[in-house]
Amino acid sequence: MKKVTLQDVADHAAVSKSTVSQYLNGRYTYMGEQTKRRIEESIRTLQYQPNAIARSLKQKKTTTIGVIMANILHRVSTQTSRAIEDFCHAKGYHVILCNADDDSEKEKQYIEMLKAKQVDGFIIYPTASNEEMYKSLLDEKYPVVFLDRKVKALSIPTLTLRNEEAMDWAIEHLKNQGNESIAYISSPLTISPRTERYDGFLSSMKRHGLTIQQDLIYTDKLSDSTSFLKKIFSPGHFPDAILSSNDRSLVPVLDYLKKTFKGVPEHLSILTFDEVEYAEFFQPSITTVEQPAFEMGTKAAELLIDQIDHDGLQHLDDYYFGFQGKLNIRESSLKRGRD
Amino acid sequence: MKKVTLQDVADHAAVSKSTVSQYLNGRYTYMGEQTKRRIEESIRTLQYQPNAIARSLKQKKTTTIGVIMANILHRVSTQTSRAIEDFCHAKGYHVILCNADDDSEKEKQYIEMLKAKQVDGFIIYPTASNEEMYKSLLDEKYPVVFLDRKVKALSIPTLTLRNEEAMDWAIEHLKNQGNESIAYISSPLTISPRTERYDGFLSSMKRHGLTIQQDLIYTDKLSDSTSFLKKIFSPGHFPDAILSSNDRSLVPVLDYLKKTFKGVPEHLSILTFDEVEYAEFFQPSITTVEQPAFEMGTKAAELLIDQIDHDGLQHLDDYYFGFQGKLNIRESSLKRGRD
DNA sequence: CTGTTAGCGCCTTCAT
DNA sequence: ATGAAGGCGCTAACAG
Repeated sequence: MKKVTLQDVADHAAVSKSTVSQYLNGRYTYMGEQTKRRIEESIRTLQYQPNAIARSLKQKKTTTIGVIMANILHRVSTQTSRAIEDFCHAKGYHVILCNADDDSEKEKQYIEMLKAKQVDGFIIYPTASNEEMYKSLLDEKYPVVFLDRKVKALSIPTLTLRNEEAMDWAIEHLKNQGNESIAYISSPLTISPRTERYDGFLSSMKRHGLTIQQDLIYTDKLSDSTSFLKKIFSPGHFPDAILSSNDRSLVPVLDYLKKTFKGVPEHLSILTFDEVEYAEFFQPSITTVEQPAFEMGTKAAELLIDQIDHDGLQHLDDYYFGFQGKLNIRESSLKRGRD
Repeated sequence: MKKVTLQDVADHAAVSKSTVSQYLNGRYTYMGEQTKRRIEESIRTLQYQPNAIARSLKQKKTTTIGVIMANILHRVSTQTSRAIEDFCHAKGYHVILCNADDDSEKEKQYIEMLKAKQVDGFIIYPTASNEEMYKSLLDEKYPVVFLDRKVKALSIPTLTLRNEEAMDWAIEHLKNQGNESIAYISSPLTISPRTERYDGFLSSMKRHGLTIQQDLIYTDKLSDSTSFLKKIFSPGHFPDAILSSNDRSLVPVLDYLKKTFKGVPEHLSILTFDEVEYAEFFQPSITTVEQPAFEMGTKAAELLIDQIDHDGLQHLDDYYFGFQGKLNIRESSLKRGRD
């Protein structure tokens, strides 16, 4: 079962290696019909398969890209990576998927391993603190695309949701449904989507003439959020609505409500960023801000492969690509029997 | 920014390539202290990074494995792949993730591309109809592990949920809760988990003395299931419980119930295979049979890397590894106000 | 202890 | 229209 090589094919077809190579690379132009046939047949009978490693070494191209994601367990990441994979497959590229777990050390390690593997480019969900690494990628002219998070002051194409805009729609919708006091829950404000959403929340509240109540806002580790929830969901505080900044932060909320009220109270609106699976089957169904994950993944892959095929970063007028969120209005945010 | 190579380092340190290579590969044993130092420094100042492609060509090993999954959008697949990735990363292996979409043509294509890329082994969610391909992998002594689905008569390590056992627990539980007539919904019985669950359903019903009602069973395309649901949820038929064979088949059920009854009727039990996210927050929370996805992924990776490190398939007494499901009993299957 | 040499499998001028 | 030769970057005997 030893591997059959170009040489074997050449021998079998009684031609030279280079001729077979020509054939493989479609340089038929001046090739004799019978030679072509003989090679074809030899390849078939020997079950020859080119060795992509050897080819890569010579051509300095692996047709493989590296994707370093925050956490593949998040639904958005999954969808994005699926879209990336689909697009790349269509273009003849392979994808090596890595999980950085929001650990910049791990991220760095991955980038290095992938460089060693000579990937042709990177799609990265950047962690907060690895700027030097990114900069060096840029210096070495590695094609890179950032997803979901912005890293300021680097000319690297970046795709994110237009968080402030989406937040504004969310607030407007909540206001239109008669919600005045709105609680906000988020994980610590470490990465750009979180800060943008939070900032957007504050400014949009102001813009809509709603008063911001500091004691209705939580931006810390979710595992410690119970006392916050207990506080705001006690008589005297009870907000009209609670806005969750992503699908993870929705969990403690639902959990608390379920345990305490055996369901969602009639007079509380819920709205969360990120589409949650089965959102429509909840009682009440949950209003969400959905990211166009497929679009974003596809676009990221497209931008990257463009860069690769054009041999390096081409100048863009704008390195930022904002994507529109979609407000999926469901029961949880509508005026129900509340009035 | 041209790549710096072993040669460059050797020149800079005034030694030969091989000495540097020795150094890199930890063959210090007989190396002079100063030489070592010089090399170290040269590597640092030149920012040398070994080219894994070149190394692979020489060593015929890529420390990369290929994973071909049915569909990365499924939660179980995601978790499994995450576990695989974690394990491999710890062992210094890389993972190329591919989506076959249950399309055996695509699967074949992927296997071929990955072979060309000289991956060291495969983890595959086998589609129904690619036996020749698997057989040839085996012939070529490629390390392979199958996940989730059985392919009969091939000596390939296979990991799946013990479907019949889990089904039996589910039925027993439903019976204990006073359910007599149980409806069953599944996608077409094309792959082993589906057939095993279905067969398990039938035999377990019998074993528990419950009568199987053919008109309460659906095993066809989910998109056409509405009329079935309409039929069984009409007066005269209404089953005590409905059992969904996976997370996908739960969707039309919830959808129908939501639209028709604005929720889950008090007198209907629901139980589904596959853990669904937020299952506990449903009203009522949903009873599920959970697969130990992380365990399975980890074990799959472990078995594969074992094979790789031991240079080929080692003989196993049993190529089948069954995993125990976990019945997450929640409100949807408990006797509630029904009696 | 370190350098020389010979490939790994393929691609690519350059001759013929 | 085809072949010969050199090299991609690294490793692995085998000398010295």
